[in-house]
Parts: sequence; structure tokens; C-alpha cells
Amino acid sequence: MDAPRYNTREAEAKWQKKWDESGVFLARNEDPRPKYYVLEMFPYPSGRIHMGHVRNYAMGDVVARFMRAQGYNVLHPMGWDAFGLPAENAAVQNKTDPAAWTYANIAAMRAQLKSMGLSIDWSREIATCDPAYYKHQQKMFLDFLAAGLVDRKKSKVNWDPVDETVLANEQVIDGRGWRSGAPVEQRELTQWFLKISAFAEDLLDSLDRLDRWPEKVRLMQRNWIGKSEGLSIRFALAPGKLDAREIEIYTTRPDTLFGAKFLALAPDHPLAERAAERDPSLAAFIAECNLRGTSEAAIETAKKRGYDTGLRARHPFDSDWLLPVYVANFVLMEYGTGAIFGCPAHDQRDLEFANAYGLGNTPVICPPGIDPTTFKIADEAYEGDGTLINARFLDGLSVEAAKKEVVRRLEAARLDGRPQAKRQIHFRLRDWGISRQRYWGCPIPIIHCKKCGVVPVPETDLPVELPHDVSFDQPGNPLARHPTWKQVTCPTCGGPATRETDTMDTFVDSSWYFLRFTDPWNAAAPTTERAVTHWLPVDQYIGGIEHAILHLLYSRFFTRAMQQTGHADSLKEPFAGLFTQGMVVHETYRTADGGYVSPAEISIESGPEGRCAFIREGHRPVEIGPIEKMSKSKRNTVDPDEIIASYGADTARWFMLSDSPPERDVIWTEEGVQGAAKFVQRVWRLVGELALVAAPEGAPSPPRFSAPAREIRKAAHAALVRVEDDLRRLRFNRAIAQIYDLANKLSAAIGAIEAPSISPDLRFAFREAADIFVRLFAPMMPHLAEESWAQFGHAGLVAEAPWPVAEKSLIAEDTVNLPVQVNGRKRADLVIERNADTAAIERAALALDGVRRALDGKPVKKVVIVPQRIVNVVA
RNA sequence: GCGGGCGUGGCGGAACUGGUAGACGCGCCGGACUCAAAAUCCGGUUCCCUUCAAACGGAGUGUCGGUUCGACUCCGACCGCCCGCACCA
Repeated sequence: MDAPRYNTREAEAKWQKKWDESGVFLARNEDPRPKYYVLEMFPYPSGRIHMGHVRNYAMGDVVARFMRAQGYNVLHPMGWDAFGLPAENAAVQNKTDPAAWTYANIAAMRAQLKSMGLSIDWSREIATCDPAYYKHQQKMFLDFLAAGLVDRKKSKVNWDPVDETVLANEQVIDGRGWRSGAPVEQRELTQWFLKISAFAEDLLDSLDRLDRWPEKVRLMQRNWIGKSEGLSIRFALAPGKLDAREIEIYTTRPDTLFGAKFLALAPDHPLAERAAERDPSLAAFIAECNLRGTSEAAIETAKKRGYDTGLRARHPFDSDWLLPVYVANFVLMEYGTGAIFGCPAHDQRDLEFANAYGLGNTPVICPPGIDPTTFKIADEAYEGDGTLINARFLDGLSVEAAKKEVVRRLEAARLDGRPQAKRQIHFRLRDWGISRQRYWGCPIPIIHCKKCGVVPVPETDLPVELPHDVSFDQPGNPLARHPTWKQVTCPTCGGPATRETDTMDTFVDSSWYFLRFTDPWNAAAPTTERAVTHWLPVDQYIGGIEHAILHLLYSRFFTRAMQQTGHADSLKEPFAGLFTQGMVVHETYRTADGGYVSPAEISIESGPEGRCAFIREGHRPVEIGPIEKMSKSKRNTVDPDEIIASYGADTARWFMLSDSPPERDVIWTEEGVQGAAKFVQRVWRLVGELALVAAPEGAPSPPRFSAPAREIRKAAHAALVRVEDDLRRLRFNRAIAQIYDLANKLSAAIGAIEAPSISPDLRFAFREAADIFVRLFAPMMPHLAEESWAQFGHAGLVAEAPWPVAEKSLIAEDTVNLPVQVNGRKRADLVIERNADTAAIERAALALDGVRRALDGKPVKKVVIVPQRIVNVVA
């Protein structure tokens, strides 16, 4: 009697093979159907997939399968972000070749991803460490160089002492390297930069049009780009020890100019350094500032400190008004002009500084409703709006008007024959330093010649390939100490020259891989214009929020640079739709001595005191700790391989998508997985039962349907409408709830069958509902869906079956159930004809027992009727 | 400090643009099947009051107030948690 269990292992292997052989997931560039490009952020080949990957790729696969069923030509590719430091670390530890290590990892992870049953076009697979890939990247670097989008300059850079390489600003998190976690040091090095700042304005403005991006990500990018509109003003210096004539400062508050008390220079401002040459104690102060600047702890606690240079600057509106010039620890050389004027009354930092050095303050902006004669500033600067006071010709103006007036006057004023001030827009965004002093990355295709300087590698010599005979027995860059690799002849003069030994930041590799997927077979060029135009932008990109700035900003820059150099003529924005999924988190377990224990080693028991955890071996109790992101250090990871082996890929996918909204963290629990596994078996039993009661495929639609048949049809079509809507909006958890609901209703309908023979209309309804049901869960549980589809006698694959079309007329009811409230509280239900007029509804509502009881004889003041929704009786 | 998000049963979460709060799942409780267990199936499950049981009733979406016929949803203040940025002139 018992239905056979669904054998996940056999079925999943079988259908994966079928998909593979039939090539259903291969996307053709010439396909005439409308295109849809869905992409998940490609993985780093660490060696094993983790649950975060499972979640990410399960989501993308649902979208891909759903859109395919919707009739789209879907591109859903996969590749490997294959360069990077872990390969070198492995090389050091295991004496392996980074390339061999990487490719072995790729093979292992490819097999794991395939076991998930993802609908990926594997014919387009790429690895960024493949010379066939990075050759094009080198070509683009040279094109960017020719187009003026590459810079080589000496600058202060973030140096990671553990990874022994430079990091971009975006890769420094809280003063530490994003990968090593080591406190970052400042070093002065000559580096290659991509001029992302050239596109700052466009990168900022275009954010407004990315309406299918999370607002949070757009905001983070907006803040990162950090546009500020202000005025740079040149202050003349009174004659003094130095022969300097002026200081240029930057301000966004020119309206407060009459509140000025001092000027301040960054410790590394050129003028400060010159002054220090004559003043040893200033030099000492600057040295101290530089020391502090590097440690993050110092920044938080740093007091405002300064040193009077002795220089005096003339106020732009009053040449007799002299302002002291300080070097101050809170002024940054990297921002604006590295110099400010201080207005203590209206800037908190300036106030703290002025109070520390007894410089006083003069309020020049009076808040609304405050008496200007008594308005005083003590410890808190007033940074709000108001009316100008103590400000000569600006008195009485608003802040806005005062700004305009100062700008107008100073732009017209001359100092040494040039305008004294000019409006300036400043961005926080710095150029992207891409030089890395590492081996396992894309070589920068440059040759250094003593005679000719920096010479690009000729295109015909590309790719500049990494050598394989390198040693990792000492720290530093193996490329730099390779005996022969860097020795070349200069392409220009033919003399002896050396290769650039820096490689590119791996974020360059990931800045254009999504373009390469559109035609990975093009050996001659990075992209094929027709393919790019056809597929891009990516319609739905899915990945972690941790790339909100790094990868997503770099890619937006890169497509612009590619557009400018003819590699993506029609493209500006790479990702039309972005979705950032939450993390996979899990309980932690610790023994009495504080050591972490992995979930695989413990069992959970529910007792009278709630849940308790024990180590299986020896039944020793462990403490259940907080729920945290899965990580090796907390030992709270769950291995996808083990889950797939014991429960199947469909179970893992279903659970990943079911419990939490996709943008939030999902808590991985053993109970949850078991629930999903139980549902897989339940569906299989239900499918068996449906197969017995359903009409054969192609059975004609009967002319009339009985009430039970209509109920079944209604349930199926209602679920269809909802699931479709939820999947379109990536609300996987809701879609799954609808599917559970439909399964419950179908089970109940089968249980309700009484007659020994089932009427044709009921059989037809079951048939229709069964076919809809399978296609609804197919995007999430594709293997079970194929097995079910075959069970129902369909010849083709459900992966190729079109999405069913909902019949809206089946969902609409003849009668509606209107809740009736009295004074906003529900007191009764009113079942009434759908088209009943308001008078009839009111009459019927007032006649209800529950309503009469609640009214208790009180007179009715008013009856609010919202058609199809609700009735509210006000008494 | 600045900016943003979030607070709903024992738990994860539903509730479309203000209209029946708690869909669906997990867990738990009870029952059926079984020698027993697992699996499966059926029923119950916000809290309080009343009750053999129910009906009826009351309270309820972090707290306090407001707008509205009606508030998880809108507005104001506060409390708590999370995230991003941070001496940015």
C-alpha cells in the first residue's frame, strides 16, 4: 500500500544527465525570442562551495527557470573569479603551483554546482586566470592608457603588511585590510591607477536611474562618491618668514567667512612641510600627526590639536584683518585643497579647535526666533539655517543668499591678477589603485626602459603570461625576483628593459566578466559588439551586499571606460536589476572550555527546559550560543555536499528559499531541512495520488463542472496567479507558502472523494491542477518536478514547458465574504452577492445578529462600505 | 556624530496602494495506525476571562501620543537592535 519513497539520489542524477544531453540550458545569441540575462556573482574557487553559494545560486536558478518558462531566451552562465591571494598562500603552505591548485578547485566546485541541478549554460564557462581571458584585459588596459584613463603616479597608498601588497581605499575596512584584517600602513609608492574619478559625476547622477537597485546600495554609492559643492578661496599671506604669497582653502560654507578665526593646513600640506624646515618643533608636531594618522584607534580619540606656523593670512574682504595659520591634525590633505578656514561658531570641529587654543568665536548666523544680541556659542556650534549677523554687508541675508553674495564678490575680486575664488565641486571618490605586488594576478602589460620610459607592450605580444617556474620560499613578489621573466628588450628602442612586475587587483578581473559571457569564444577581442548589445545589461544580478561599493562601483566604472574605448559601444550601466541576498547563519555551540563544536558533531534534544545540545560522542552537554554567519572560525558551517548527499539538491534549494525573505539572513536549522525533505516526499505521494485520479493528458474539457471540481480549479489558478507574481518580485518565501497551500488543498480534495467512480469533470480538474502544481514548484525543485512531470505522462521536459496561463474567471467568486465591523471592530461576516449595491449591503449588514448585539440599540450614525472589502458601522 | 533600515505568537515569518492581524512553515499538545518506535494521517496551538466543552466578551503588532469610520501600515516623540560612512571643511 505504501507509495515508494522518492529516491533523490537516483532521480537527481538522472535528470541532470538528461538536461546535459539535451542541451536545454544552452543560450544561443541568435535566438529570436526576447532575451533575459540573469547572473549571480561568480565564485572564488576556494575549493568547496558553501551554503552562501547554495542560497545565491538557488535564487538565480529560480529566476532563470521561471523566465525560461515565461518564453524568454535566458542567459545564465557561470565562471570563476580565479586570481587572488589564497592560491599563493596555498602555494606557500603546500608547495603547489597556484594554477594547478586553482584549476583543481574549479573542477571540484563545478561538480558541486552541477549536483545542485542549476540551469547553467556551461559552454560559456570562463576562468579569469586563463590567459585567453586576461589577454583581453591587458588589451583593454592598454586602450584605457591610450585614452587617458590610466595614471601612474607616486602617492601615499594603503599597505597591507600581512599580504605584502597595496590595497585600494575601498578595500580598507575600519583601517584594516579587507582580506588579511591587518592594520593598514601608509606607504609612498609609484602605482598604477584607473581614473574612476573621471566618471564621478556620471556615476553619481546615473544612480537615480537604477530604479531596480536597492535604495540602500545606491545610497552607499552616493555617499562613497561623496560630492560636495563649494568654493576654493585664495587667502593672501602677510609678509613673513616664508616667501609664500597665498593659501588656497576649500569651503562649502562661504557664508560664514566673517566668522573666520584661523586658517588650518593639513600636516602634509606642502606649505606646512616648508615651514617645518625652519621650525624643528613644527616638524616634530607633523611627525607626530603622521604617526597617529595610521592607527584607527587614534582617530577616534584624537583631540583637535594644532601648531601655529607664525604665518598670517589676510581676510579676503578686509586686508587689515589677519588670521593665524595653524597646522592642524584634523585637516586632511586628501580632501579639498588640504587647507581650510576655521569658523568656530558654525562648525563643531573648528569650535573644539578654537576653544583649545583660545581663538574665540563670533556667531554670524542667528537661528530663527533667537535674539541676535544675546545669541552666544559655547561648546556647541550652530550648523543650522538662519539669518546673517555680525557680517557687514551680508547682515540680514539668508544662508543661501549670503553664499551667493560671497561667491559673486570673490569671483569678481582679483588676487595677483587671478580671480580670488572659484566654485569647485569636490568628490570623495579617489582614483582606483590597481597595482598589486603579487604573483597570482593579471600582469600589467608594461615595459620599463631606461631610455624610453614607460612603454606599453605591443598588442601582438599579448598576452603577457605569468611564468610557472616561480618560487614562494621568501616573502615579496615572485615575479620581481624571477631570473628571466622580467628581462625583455624595449619594443621602442630595442635596448634592454624590464617588465612591470605588479599585477592587477582582482577586482579588475570581475569588472567585465559579465560582458565576456556574451561571447566567450571571441579570441580576437574582449567583446563582440553584437552580443553585448543583445544581452546587456544584465537583467537580474544577484549577490551579497558586501559588494555594494567595491565590485558594483568598479564594474559601473569599467563599462563606462569600455564604452569610451569601443569595447561596449551601447552600454553604460552593466546591471539593470540588482538584488542583494542575506547571509546564511547558524547557531553556534561551545563546550565548557569555550571551544566551538560543529553542528555535525552534536544532537539537539527538546526537554522541559527547552532545547539542549549534546556532543553525540559521550553525550556531553554543550552551550547553545548566538546565531552567527557561518564561518570556519565559529565552526558553525554546514557542508552543502553532505546535505545534498543525504537529502538531495531539491531539499536544500527548497529550504534555502522557504523560510526567510531573500534579502534577510536565513537561519539554517536541522528541523527546517527535515521539514523541506518531508515536503519532497509528501509531494511525491501527492503526485502518485493525483496520477490515479486525473484524466489522461489531452482529455477534453467537460461542458460543466461540479462545485468540488470548480473549487479545485479555483485553488490551482489562484495559486498560479500568486506564485507568478511572487516569483516575478523575487519573493521566494511567499511563493513557497502558496505552493504549500495548494498542496494542502489538493490533498484535501483527494481525501474528499467519496464515489467509487470519479466523474469526468473532477478528473479534468485534477489533471489541470496537477499540471499547474508541478510547474509552480519546478523552478525551486527541478528534479522532483521532472520526475512528477514524467509520472503524469508528459513526454517532454518540464524545464522546457511553458508557464501555465491563469484563467482569471475561475478565481472570481459569485459571492463575497464581507467582514462587518462596528466602530472598527469586527463583529460579523456578511456573505452577499458580488454585485450587490450599497443599499442592499447596508440593509443586510444591519440585520446581522452580531451587528445588532454590538449596537445594543444605539443609533447608527453612518455606514462605511468599501466595495469587495469591508463594511464598518459607526454608532 | 551623520545617513539608512528594522521591532508582529514559543520560533522563521504573512498581511497588496490604511480595510477580517497571525497565511505558510517549524516547534509543541492531543488523537489514529503500531506489540513498540519511526514514518504517515487527523485535530488543536496569540494572550486573558468564563466553561465539562463552547458561545459571548476583553486585550493585543517595542513604548507613549496623534490623524482616520477604520492604523502592523500614515504622522510626532521616545526605547531597543542592525547596517553603512565618519575629523570630508
